[in-house]
Amino acid sequence: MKIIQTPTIISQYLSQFNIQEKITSPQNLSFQLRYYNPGETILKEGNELDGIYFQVTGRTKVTSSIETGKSLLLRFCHPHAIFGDIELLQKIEIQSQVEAVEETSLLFLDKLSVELYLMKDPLFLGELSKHLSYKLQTCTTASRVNLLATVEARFASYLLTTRDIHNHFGKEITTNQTEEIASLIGTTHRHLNRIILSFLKKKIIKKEKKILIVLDWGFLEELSNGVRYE
Amino acid sequence: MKIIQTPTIISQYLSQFNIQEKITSPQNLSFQLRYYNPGETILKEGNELDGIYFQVTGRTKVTSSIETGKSLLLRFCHPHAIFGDIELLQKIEIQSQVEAVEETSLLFLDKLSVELYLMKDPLFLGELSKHLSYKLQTCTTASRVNLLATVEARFASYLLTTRDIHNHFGKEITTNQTEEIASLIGTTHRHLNRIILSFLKKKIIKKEKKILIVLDWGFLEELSNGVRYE
DNA sequence: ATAAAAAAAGGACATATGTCCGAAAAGGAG
DNA sequence: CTCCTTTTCGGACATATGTCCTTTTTTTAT
Repeated sequence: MKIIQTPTIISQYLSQFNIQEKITSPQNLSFQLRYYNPGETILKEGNELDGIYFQVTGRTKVTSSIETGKSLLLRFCHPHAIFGDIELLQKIEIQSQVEAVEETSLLFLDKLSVELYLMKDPLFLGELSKHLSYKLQTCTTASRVNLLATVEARFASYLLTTRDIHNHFGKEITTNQTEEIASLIGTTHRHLNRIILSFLKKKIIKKEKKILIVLDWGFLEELSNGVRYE
Repeated sequence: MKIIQTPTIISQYLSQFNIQEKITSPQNLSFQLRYYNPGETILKEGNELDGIYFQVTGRTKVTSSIETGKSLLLRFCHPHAIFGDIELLQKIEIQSQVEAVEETSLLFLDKLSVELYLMKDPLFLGELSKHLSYKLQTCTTASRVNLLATVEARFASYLLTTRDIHNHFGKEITTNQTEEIASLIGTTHRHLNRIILSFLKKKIIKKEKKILIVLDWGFLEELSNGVRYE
């Protein structure tokens, strides 16, 4: 992680982020820019939170861990996502793991400023409420789906979600991630393998070297029942 | 449902609800009191929302339906709960079914007033954010648990939740609700029966006539992993 | 290139949960 | 009380998913 404090750079990102539509007097606040490489952890579950984060570029992955060390994919996030909101409002430790999947930069504002300014700013509070209600809406859907959807359907959703991420590449997913993918969608390596095998048989995907290539997106759409992880 | 507009009654409920801590100038707004009998539907999934609801007395049940007509228990709510927040913020149709389980009264404020006043009131927005983040926190937990918890664990959670509801009665649950309970915790009647049978064998519950009586709350606590539907 | 080490795949079996349907129990009319 | 109707229960089997472990493939060091 790199921290950048250069005012000119910060203000450029602030305007890119449309900050004036979200916070009443942003010029009174001292933001940082925090830059992360792919794979770097941005927020670590269980730690204390230091402030609020506004994603400006890149893509991030939010997961939630369970005892066994397994983790569960909650969602992928894009620019304009906000992190740390629940924790600051509920005054609790960090609830879910946030990790950069691409090079990602976030604007950061320390906890104290959040309490003293943001939490009294109607403009920001309105913005925050919208974000929270959006997250809540998707979480409710996910909760329902997780309970009724089969692993097959969840894997289809996962593939569809990653489609956009990898589409500059041509929809490739290296299979050595299967272990990780399995845990992300809440199943075991073994079972995911079975699903992959059945997809291969049905010509929904094909495997070249270590790479999975999706052949039939339409079929996945059907299976996924419209659920996405973002 | 009965609508009560009597100012003296309303203001009594408003103060019982601590309205002055949640809204800046409540006296400028015209609230209604809406009263529901047990079993009555307060919000119906898919309908358009007419305004915001603040629960003042009673107990309510929030569920979310899925295609087959099945519904899934999301949570039980108490006084101080707010309904309609997500829908008004996201401008979407009603997302989940809300039903009174006891005699319940709610303060109601029409959509227009919400837009014109509440959504600009920092005090209210702060309050709203807290509520939303709380709901989101519990929903995240639930989502994770739903994916990993067995039906047995979910049923244990259900029993523990209803314990408080029924405790003035002596913790009784009539078995003829099993069909409903099954769908609430996201399983089939048949399977819930099996679980009940195994609980009976383990002396965790006993059955008298058509009534289930819990014998060993401690065991349920263990099974539930601390998850509650409220 | 070859052997040892590491990672991935998949066979065999166990368990959880769902579906279908007939048996058993409860209720009700006469 | 008896027969019929309605509801609940549970058997039998199917499917989804998990666990354990062996086999196969890939990687790495020499």
